[in-house]
Order: sequence, then structure tokens, then C-alpha cells
Amino acid sequence: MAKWLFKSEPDVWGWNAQVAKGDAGEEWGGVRNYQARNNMRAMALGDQGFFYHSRTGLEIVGIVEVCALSHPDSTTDDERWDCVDIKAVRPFKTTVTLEQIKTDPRLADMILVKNSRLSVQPVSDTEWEIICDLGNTKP
DNA sequence: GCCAACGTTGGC
DNA sequence: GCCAACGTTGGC
Repeated sequence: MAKWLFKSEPDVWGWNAQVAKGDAGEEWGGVRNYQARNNMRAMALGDQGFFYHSRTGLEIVGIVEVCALSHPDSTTDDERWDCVDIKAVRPFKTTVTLEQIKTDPRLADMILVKNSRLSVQPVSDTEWEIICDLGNTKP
């Protein structure tokens, strides 16, 4: 199973909103970036990802899971844009901040650090385990 | 709130 | 197909 990272501004759509959707999950719509879209197209059912709060928060707050494969984004008629649905799995016991990630040499190659603009990105298995460990949460 | 970095658009 | 102009993201 591949691992991913989803970014959202908590003022717009935060972890609590995601949890409120329960197991039904919610469409990860509104992405208008080809790389991010391609990442979503590559996702499989059951793939898990980190939920990251951007701009305000700057930390990973929980784990989500892909609960619907890539499909047309209902927030637009433009057929270029697809997205998956995700549901909350569990929150981190302790959140992992961007600062922690940036200062950990093992995480220096993360896309989160290298390309802060990409809103849906892949995470390596190693990075996944390190961050779950930092968050005192089982992978 | 600012602005650097990045992605996209559109004129040529 | 290039690249200047523009818009958006996201850390600070």
C-alpha cells in the first residue's frame, strides 16, 4: 500500500471537519494542480495518508484512508480534474510539526520540505514509519 | 499580512 | 514552443 500526504488549511477544511464525516468520508475536491491530481489517480482503495494542516497549524494531525477511487471532481465541470474520497482513521497522539520534520535529518528529502506547494504528495514507507513514531501512533 | 516560490496562461 | 505576466499557495 502506498502512503500519501494531504494538505488543507484548517480554517477551510480541518481534521475535525474530516472526522465529522465519519466512515462515509469526503471528496478531496478542489485540487487544481496536475501533479496532485496524478497522485490521486494513482491511489488505491485502502491507501493511507497523513492529514496536514497548512498555513495555520503547520503540523500533521492524523491518518486518513482512501475510501473511493479517483473520480470526476464534483466541484467543477472541467473534466481535467479528478479526486478521491478520504475518511479519517485516527488522530495522532501527539501532532508532528513541520519544524520537527525539517530538523530531522531522516526526513530531509520529504516533498513537504522540498516542495511546499504540492498539496497531495507521496510519502515513502520509511518516512511514514518515522513520522508515526514521532506522533506516538501506530502506523 | 507579506512575499518568495511555483504553476498556469496566453500572446507572439 | 518560448517566456512574460499573472494568480495562488503556504511559510514566516
